[in-house]
Amino acid sequence: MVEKPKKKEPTAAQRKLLARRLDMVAAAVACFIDNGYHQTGVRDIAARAGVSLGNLYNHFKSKEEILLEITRIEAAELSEFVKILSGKGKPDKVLQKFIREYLAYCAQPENGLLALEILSVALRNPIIFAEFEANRSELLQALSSHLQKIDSKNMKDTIESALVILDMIEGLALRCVMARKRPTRAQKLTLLEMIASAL
Amino acid sequence: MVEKPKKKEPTAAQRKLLARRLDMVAAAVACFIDNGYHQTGVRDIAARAGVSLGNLYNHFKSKEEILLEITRIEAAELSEFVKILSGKGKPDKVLQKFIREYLAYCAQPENGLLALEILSVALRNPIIFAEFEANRSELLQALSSHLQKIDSKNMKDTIESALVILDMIEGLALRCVMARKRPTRAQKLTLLEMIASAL
Amino acid sequence: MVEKPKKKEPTAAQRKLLARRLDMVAAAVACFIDNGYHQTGVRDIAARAGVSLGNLYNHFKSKEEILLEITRIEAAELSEFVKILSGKGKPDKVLQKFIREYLAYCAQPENGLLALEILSVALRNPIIFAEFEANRSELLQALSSHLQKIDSKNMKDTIESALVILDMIEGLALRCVMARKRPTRAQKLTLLEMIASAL
Amino acid sequence: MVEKPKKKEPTAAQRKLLARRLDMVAAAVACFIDNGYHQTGVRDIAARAGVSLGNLYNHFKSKEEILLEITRIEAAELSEFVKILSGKGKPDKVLQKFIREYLAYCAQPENGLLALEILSVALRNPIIFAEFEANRSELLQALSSHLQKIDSKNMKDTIESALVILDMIEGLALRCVMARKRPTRAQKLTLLEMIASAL
DNA sequence: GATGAATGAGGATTCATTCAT
DNA sequence: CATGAATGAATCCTCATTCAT
Repeated sequence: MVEKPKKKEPTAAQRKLLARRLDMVAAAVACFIDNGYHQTGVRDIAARAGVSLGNLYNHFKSKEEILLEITRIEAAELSEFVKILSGKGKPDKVLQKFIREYLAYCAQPENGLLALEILSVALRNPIIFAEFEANRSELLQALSSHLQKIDSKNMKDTIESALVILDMIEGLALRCVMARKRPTRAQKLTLLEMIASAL
Repeated sequence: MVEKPKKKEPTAAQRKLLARRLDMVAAAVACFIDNGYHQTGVRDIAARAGVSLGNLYNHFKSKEEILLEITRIEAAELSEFVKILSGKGKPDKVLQKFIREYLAYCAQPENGLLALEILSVALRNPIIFAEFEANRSELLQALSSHLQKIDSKNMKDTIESALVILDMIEGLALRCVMARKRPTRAQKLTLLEMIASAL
Repeated sequence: MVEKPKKKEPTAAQRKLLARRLDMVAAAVACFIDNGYHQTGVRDIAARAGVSLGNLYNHFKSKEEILLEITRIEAAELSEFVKILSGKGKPDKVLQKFIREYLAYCAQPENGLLALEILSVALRNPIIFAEFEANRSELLQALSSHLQKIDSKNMKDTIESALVILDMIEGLALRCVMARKRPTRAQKLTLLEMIASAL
Repeated sequence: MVEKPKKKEPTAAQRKLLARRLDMVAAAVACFIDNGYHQTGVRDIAARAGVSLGNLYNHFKSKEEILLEITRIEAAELSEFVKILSGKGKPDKVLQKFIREYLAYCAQPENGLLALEILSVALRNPIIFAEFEANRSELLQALSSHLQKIDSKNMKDTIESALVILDMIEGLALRCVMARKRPTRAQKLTLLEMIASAL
């Protein structure tokens, strides 16, 4: 059934399927950002994806599973920041780069708002919570390791410091998202300075 | 409606009314913490308050208004921390006291979880958002002013610094709430140190 | 709160409530007879009862509970036949009366079809099954006791005989219901004769 | 479609097809017994048969048609009992044999439960009803004729008597099926005695 | 003020069936 | 023949809110 010359043809079908699936996920993301997880109905998602309601359930077995998939995608995106932290260069420069880029990422509504939405659901949904936690712990480990490179003496608990630093970045990002603004140069400077001094 | 000769009798009645109202608010708070705003129905609130569904609507004109009232109550509680900041004593000691007490407050589920829930609703509800913002700006101003006392030279933007500090405290509190733990001594020390160094 | 002169007023309200509830049950019965339990939607019931869908759920917490109530009502009707069996008169005359009246009852679609529907659901629903069984065992006991009066010697197991006799009556009734006919005189005679001979 | 020169090759293919068809029917039977006709979805059947959903519709044009096929198969099985009744031997011995074997057959869940399920659907589905009736009338005729051999004088209506006897057998079988038990020796004896006396 | 019955739109999910591949 | 994605009406049930009592 699968002959070599026809190799691409079945891949095309699968591609189409995955594309549809992505359409649905993208639609869900858009809905969740606009209206929040609990305020968006599965009908909204289907409509936004240009797909029939029933078909949504051919691809995902529940609304929750869609959110789970989104959470996994977010996870994949976080690994980019892990890469930044494990990159070469002077540790403090690398840290600054990380802060700037992670802040930029979180301050985008489609990331920050979505993350907040996921967190909000995760608080009462163990399945989502587990995925959410898995995402963050990888980033946390990377940041923590990196902090030790910079200064291993003065830090009693680099994990805890890493957490606080993430709070600082994400806190600023959240405030920007809520204000529907991008972080100003002044905000970034203050953040960088405070983190630098804190270490 | 309130005539002088009848002043006392209606006051007793009014007290009862206010008590009822508080029962309802307390029930709503409990429900929102346990299940989140969107997951709790007005029936749940009425049941938890031991009150009939219809009566709930005699006291509040909508579910949203109940949340609004809760938000106002939270606001009142924040003013206690404003008092701490404007209290006498060495500025850095006062700041430490503020950090410890505000952290303790936010790390209690009935405060931290509730605040997160309110914030989550506020993101899409302008009315709640306005109330929520009003709450925080008072605290923010107080903290910002206090920071200037400590060191007015090195801070380009005390408002922004104050915001970051609040992020740090609330971030730690949120992590504690999510883990259903109280902040450890080590966590508090790290936080205090980092804030101190950051200034 | 409940003064004697006002005794009737609250009863009137309750009466209305019960009447509504009965309306709904009656509508459900009609639907179940016409279309079967699984084929009738809760909307059908509500519409037939002239009631809003939501209100149906103020009176019954699920579709299943409506069926449960119906099953209980059927139970109450069976007790009438228990009365017949424990009535005075020559035992064989009493038995004949029971057979005739129980047959007439089961042969009415609103009883026979409904009973079949209930049985059909009961097969896979333990809750309904329990109620269904409770209903029948009372009748079975009464018939069994009565059979012993007629002839205690020749019957090894009156319970088993009683069961077979009920099968005979209900079997005939079911056939009539399926044919949308009432039992003919000849059918009744054959049944009576066969039961009489069998004892 | 079936040309002579190609007779053998397509027969092998056809055999395979028929086997597939039988798989599907068997799967449907299992589903209907376990969960009832209305509670089983076509997806359940396809899954149980290890067949794709679409393929199910290549073999049967609807869910109803599957049930129809099952009903026809049940019919074929009934003809075995017709054979028993038209077999040689003393009429009353033959009758006893019929009763025992038909009871054994009906008391097996895969027959009794299925028959009840079919009947339940037949009540509201004329197509199924017709097939169901065809099945039974053959058996009924055979039993009725046999009864006349035993005693043609005392029976006014052997058809009616035959029906009652079938009710007795099937009633007992149904009770066994509902109790998930096989008929006991005592139950069989009572049944045989009662039928014998009734004639 | 207090009650809870009444409303009907909306919630997520499943259904039998079709159709392009 | 075989697949399973696609459809959208139908499923049971919950929602915030209103209103007659």
